[in-house]
Amino acid sequence: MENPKILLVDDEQDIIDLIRYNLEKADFEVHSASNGKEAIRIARKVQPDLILLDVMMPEMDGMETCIQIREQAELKNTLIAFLTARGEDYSQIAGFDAGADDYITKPIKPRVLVSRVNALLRRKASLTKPEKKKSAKGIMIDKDRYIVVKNGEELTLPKKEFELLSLLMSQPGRVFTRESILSSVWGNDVIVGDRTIDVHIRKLREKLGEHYFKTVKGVGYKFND
Amino acid sequence: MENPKILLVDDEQDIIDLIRYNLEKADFEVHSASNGKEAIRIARKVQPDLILLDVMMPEMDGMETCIQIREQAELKNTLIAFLTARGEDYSQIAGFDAGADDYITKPIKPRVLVSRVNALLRRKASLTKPEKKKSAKGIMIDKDRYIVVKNGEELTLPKKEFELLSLLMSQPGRVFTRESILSSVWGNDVIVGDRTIDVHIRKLREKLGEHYFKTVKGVGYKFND
DNA sequence: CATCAAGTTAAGTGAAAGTTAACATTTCCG
DNA sequence: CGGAAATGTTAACTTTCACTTAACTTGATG
Repeated sequence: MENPKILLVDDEQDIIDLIRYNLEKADFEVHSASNGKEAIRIARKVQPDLILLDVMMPEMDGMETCIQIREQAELKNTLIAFLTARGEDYSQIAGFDAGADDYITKPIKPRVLVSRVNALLRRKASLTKPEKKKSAKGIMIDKDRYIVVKNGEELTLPKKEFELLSLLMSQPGRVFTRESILSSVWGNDVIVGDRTIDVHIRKLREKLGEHYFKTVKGVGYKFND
Repeated sequence: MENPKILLVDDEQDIIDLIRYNLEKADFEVHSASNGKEAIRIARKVQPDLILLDVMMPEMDGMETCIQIREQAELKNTLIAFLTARGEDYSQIAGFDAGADDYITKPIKPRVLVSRVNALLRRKASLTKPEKKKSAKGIMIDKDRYIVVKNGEELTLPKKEFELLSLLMSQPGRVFTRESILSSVWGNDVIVGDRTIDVHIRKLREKLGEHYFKTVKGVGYKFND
């Protein structure tokens, strides 16, 4: 895996600088936000492995932010750790209620921070559960085995086709815009031509059947259910 | 069993001498290291039953060393106990997070140390169960005897090949990414070239048969079931 | 019926995997 | 101890095939 991504949320720039420095030294990819709203936006974009969240923040506090993050399906594998001043033990309890995975007390000791973060990420890795299988209308998709089963017949799709199908089947019936398809399957920074998606859709239609994939002109595609 | 092996890691020679004297008197085979890197090297070599690890060390501290040791598959049966100054209670928490099995507070009292070590080793002995045998499609793998049986024919595979096969067979059909293969078979800190996994896969294919190992381009490998 | 999004096709490209031999390292034995 | 054998890793080269593109066609829609 490339370096683990950490999103750091705190309204004090000093703290951000301190923590960022130490985490970057330990080879993490660090992103930061100074309030809850920004945090959620960035979290959705970069899909961090771990979010370090200050409890005390103006406007939307850490607790509220945590709850909102936990409501994002796409972030359910993200760990959340609270940064709390020692003695605010109420925060800790309420924090776990809000869906936090750990808390780290201030003042931050760099060494402790880094080993704590490492321990958390290790825990996350070992928790990697088998992926759930998605199925609809005679098609089942198994991410662990990287295969698609159509009426009992096993197919092995190439990576991009598999990911595209996964995406569309993640919410059958829902239309995914070309834009959102590009950003989930190809990534935000990759630039590919207009016809690339079409070609992949075509391959899926060839392999699985025309009718599963509905074109919504001017918008995108959806998996028919 | 011959005398239990203990690896002692501390940067202060005095402490090493003291502990070594007492442990040797109690009939243990004692090895020592004065820093984390050396510790890992020796641990891999002598496969100690127990590692006594000082928390406070220059360069790589005990916590970090512990984490790295825990990442070595071959050392997963090794016990790790921290040596910590009384009152550093943060260390204890973080230490268990890092994968420690016990901690012993300084200053060291020889009698306490020896009985603590004995207790730990007793615990270990009772925990070491015979490994389970895995089998699938005419191949059975016996971790205790370190052999692979293919249609009744016994093969002895070299370590890396054996571990790679073990991993893939631990969940037949499931795709393991190159990343996860590297981290379980080689360890997270070892850097080996891109083609190393391929070569080992090739050897397995040669010895066991092409069809058992399926390449999933851009993703990884799986054991075919 | 003009326009433009989407479909189709085949070919080109490049990244990932395969292969091989050589080199390095460790282990094994006489 | 010293040389041989086994193992692990790398480097260099080849092969493969997934992906993208370009160029063209189709067809929906206002």
